[in-house]
Amino acid sequence: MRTIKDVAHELGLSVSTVSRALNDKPDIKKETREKVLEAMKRLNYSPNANARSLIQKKSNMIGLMLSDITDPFFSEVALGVEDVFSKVGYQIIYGNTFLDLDKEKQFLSNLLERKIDGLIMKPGKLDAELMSLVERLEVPVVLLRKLDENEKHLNISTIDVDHYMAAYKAVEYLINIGHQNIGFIGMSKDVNEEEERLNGFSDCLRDHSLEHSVDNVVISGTGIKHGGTGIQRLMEKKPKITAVFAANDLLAIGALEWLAKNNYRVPEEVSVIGFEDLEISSLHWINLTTVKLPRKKIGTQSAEMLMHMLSSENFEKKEVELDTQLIIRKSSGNKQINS
Amino acid sequence: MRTIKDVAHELGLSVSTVSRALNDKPDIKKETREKVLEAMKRLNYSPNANARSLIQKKSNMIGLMLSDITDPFFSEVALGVEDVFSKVGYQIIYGNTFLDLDKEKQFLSNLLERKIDGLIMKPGKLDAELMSLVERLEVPVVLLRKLDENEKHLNISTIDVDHYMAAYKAVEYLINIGHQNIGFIGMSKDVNEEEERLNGFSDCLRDHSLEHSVDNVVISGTGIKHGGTGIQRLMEKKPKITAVFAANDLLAIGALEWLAKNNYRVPEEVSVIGFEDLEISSLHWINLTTVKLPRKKIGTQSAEMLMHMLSSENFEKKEVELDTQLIIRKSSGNKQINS
DNA sequence: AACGTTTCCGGTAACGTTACCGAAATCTTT
DNA sequence: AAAGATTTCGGTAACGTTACCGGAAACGTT
Repeated sequence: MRTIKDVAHELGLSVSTVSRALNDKPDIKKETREKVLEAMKRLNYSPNANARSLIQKKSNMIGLMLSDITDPFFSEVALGVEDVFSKVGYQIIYGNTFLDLDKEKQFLSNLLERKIDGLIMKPGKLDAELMSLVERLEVPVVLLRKLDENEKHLNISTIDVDHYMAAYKAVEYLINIGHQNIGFIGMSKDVNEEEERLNGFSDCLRDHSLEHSVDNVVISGTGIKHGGTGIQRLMEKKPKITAVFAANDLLAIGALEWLAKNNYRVPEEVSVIGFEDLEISSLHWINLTTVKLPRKKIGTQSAEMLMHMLSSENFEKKEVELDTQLIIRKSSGNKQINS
Repeated sequence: MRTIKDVAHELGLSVSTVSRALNDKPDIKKETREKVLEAMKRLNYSPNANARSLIQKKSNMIGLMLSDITDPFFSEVALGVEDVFSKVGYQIIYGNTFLDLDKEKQFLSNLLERKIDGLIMKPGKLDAELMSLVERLEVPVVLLRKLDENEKHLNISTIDVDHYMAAYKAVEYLINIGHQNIGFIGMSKDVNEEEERLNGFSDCLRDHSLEHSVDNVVISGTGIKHGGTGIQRLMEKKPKITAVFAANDLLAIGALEWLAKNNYRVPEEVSVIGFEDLEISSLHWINLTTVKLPRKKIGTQSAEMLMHMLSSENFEKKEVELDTQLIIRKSSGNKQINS
């Protein structure tokens, strides 16, 4: 491995001069700079980023903490983040946590040692110990969800969509096309964004004076299979239901599958609506009405926010909300009069 | 940010002693070690990995170069890699290249500056300039595909599945259930693994003395849509076809969609078989017979190979082939006698 | 030709850590 | 209690780079 010293020695120059050439700094003659750059190429010299980080107290690396990169949501976010940062010479250290607190803490303390310049993360709970680690990083942070009321004091920026309003509007759409008995299928009480979606669902029903009780909400679990078990339980509790709002597309697809297998006609007998707009949701067998999330944009915009915080001296925290879009497909339709 | 000096000064010790405590080295009394560790916690000290890397000439970081993290194949590979390396305290720097040579070179030269310890990569072409960058890294490398004949001299390990044999066996299965007119839909001539799959397809037909000409091969493009255009062109050229082997699941799904829209019965009139076994391929509407790839295992095993190379003094390159599995579902069936 | 400016370059220190060597402190043996 | 053996510690150099300061060289002015 060649060092700046080798280059300096090769040309009979000092390391300072070579460093100046390398970093496009002033106080160096044009010709000597060119000579240096040429020698660098010839000697296959490549600067040592670790040494540079050490003295500049800036690593040009950022951390990206997400729960599961195989989740299409996160992989697109990751793509967006990389898209932005690779253009400005930052490297990304990524880690999957599966919302496991220990893994999250482990990853954060690794980042702490690496002296990263910034962090984009989607943790589970904002545990006190976790937040203490985040604070010790002493770098700007972008959180990929909203802050709860008791977290508002934290000095970190956030970016997210308005889950509440998106759900509200989706349910309102169902009501507008005639549905009066609408069910909800969720995966877990512990997920922030699902709670917001459920609140939007509930408030919308209440605002339209429609029946709403524990009977039209089922929390079944995560994944396609639980969409099936979810709607099954829902139909048992409330056979009159004509429309279902699922907390995400996978659940909705599972529900569609169950309905098909049990000879329900969609949307004539039951309308189904999802949340996220996965790529497969537009397949003609599925054709799911759903709420489209700007996944890649969440990635790019969070990266741009972080970039901005990195460059501006005293940044103030921002809380950004991105728009969603209701994509109407064939899994939803007017309530039939004779059903 | 606290340094080792702060800890040393706090206890009236030397930095050497503190370093010894930090790294569990000998030549230190048990009690002083405990005192030091306690002081580190109290002062919120965290070692600086960059400084450590500098003197140890070892960064504890590895590079992961893939084409597109939103591709389920790569995201699972990435998960597997992270799974293995996070357990041993390595960080992963990842980058998407979209098989763009410039992006690949850019990423590699970034890794060069970072002084990574190892690299796992899936590049497009093994361009000479690219390989020169890889060699300059002077670290063990695992390639996520096979080496061509003219690349065999390269001192890098590989891991991949046997695309040729997997395709061969898939086509043989179609032949065994009675099909004699089988078509192939591919996405591009430039993708190594597809070429292998096509060779397996061709050789299998030839070995069974079945008709094989340019007429039963269509190269249409990438993505679900091109599965539709692909099969359409295939049916125009060869209306007698009763089975189709698609180079990947997305193409197969596109083909299924086209068949459904054009009132072909699957598998009664046309059997369809894919390659990869995406999660959605098992949805009951699709139910695609396909070749299952051990995606996560490719990730974990490549990581373990790299780990091994990192620890052993003089590693020899290995070329590993993982098994595939033919998953038979309802998109394929016996050739009907009267068709 | 002497002076002041500007341009360009070199030397030294520093970043935070570990490697290495030598010396102090403690323990063992006689 | 003195000698040696062992344990424990400190000081210094080094990793590869940039920051900073001072001075030499080149230029322009009178």
